[in-house]
Amino acid sequence: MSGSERPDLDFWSFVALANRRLAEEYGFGHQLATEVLLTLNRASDLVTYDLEAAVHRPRGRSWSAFRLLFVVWLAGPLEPSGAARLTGMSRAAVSNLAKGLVGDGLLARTPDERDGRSVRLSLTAAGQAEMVDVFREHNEREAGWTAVLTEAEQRILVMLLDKLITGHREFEARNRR
Amino acid sequence: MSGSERPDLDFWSFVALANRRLAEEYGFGHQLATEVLLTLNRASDLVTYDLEAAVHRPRGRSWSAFRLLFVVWLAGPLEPSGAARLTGMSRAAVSNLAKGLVGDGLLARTPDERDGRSVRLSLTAAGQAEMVDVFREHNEREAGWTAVLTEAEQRILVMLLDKLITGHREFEARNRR
DNA sequence: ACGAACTAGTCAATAGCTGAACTATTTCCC
DNA sequence: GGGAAATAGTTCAGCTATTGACTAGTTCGT
Repeated sequence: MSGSERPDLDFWSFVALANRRLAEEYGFGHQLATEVLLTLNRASDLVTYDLEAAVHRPRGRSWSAFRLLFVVWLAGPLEPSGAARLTGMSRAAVSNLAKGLVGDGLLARTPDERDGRSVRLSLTAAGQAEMVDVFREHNEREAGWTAVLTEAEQRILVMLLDKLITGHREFEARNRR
Repeated sequence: MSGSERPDLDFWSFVALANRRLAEEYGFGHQLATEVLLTLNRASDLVTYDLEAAVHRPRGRSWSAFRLLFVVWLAGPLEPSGAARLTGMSRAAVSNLAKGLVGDGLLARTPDERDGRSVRLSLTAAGQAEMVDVFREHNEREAGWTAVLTEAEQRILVMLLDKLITGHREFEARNRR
């Protein structure tokens, strides 16, 4: 039975199969954890891929470039290290991306007056205009994704994900001392 | 006020700030959708990065390589295209990864008897042993992440993410006709 | 049974990310 | 005040994954 064909396996039946085999054949103890994280990653990948392919690639922009522009747009002039923190990218990635976006005239890099090592990233007028424009489309498509959940469900989802992130960070901090 | 410094901004206060500005200054209508998807991506990135850095990189294995081995391990001998579907990667990515893993002796590639174009990927004995071993550690760390949620909360989370994925796929299918 | 259309897998070129080394500035401390 | 340690940002080398073109094999229609 184990070597048989499974031509019609999709993601969900795979999760079910994995659950069963991990528990019954191998005796691993945390199947629900695996299921949660498998599903979490799948959902994130699908949404991200869809938004990038539908909204950003057609305009010649990468997903990462959008994320960087997004935080600079909304969090005002920002140091590269701050942008890296908010987006979750490395400082090197921010530096490389910013180089391209400055070249395209969307981003300005002005030296910090108080700290000669530092630099502030801000949107140019063109960058501001592009973000207002592109985010309209982005936001509509986001709404298309979340529309299958009620508002209450969406709030619960945010709350649970928040708990996952925050709770684990506290756990880490406690164990690192 | 808009050009002032925000040195202590973290992810959560950024989300709050973004929410406020998108609604009040720009009048976008779907802030909750943005919040849901921002949080979803953040959670997925954090978990994935943590598991890769803590469990897989130290053993010289990439996140993608683990994902491929994982589906081949549990879904039995599998065609590359099936593995691509289950992992969400491109067929080319599977092909490239498989090349390396065959070289490392973890994966076997046997030609399909019925279809001369096709190929079956399966774990070698070494690959099987490595998966049992590495998944023990992986699963423990997964459990460390989800432990901050009760079992009921974990089930709700899976259910909501499931609804997000499945509901949207149906929406897409309906609109594509 | 033959050719057209389709499908599976691989290859080549490219883009993007990471970690590590490097430069320039600032802060700390004696 | 002066030198050591710390910090901000950039650059570079290496790696990974993706897209698109290509090859080989299969299926379907006539």
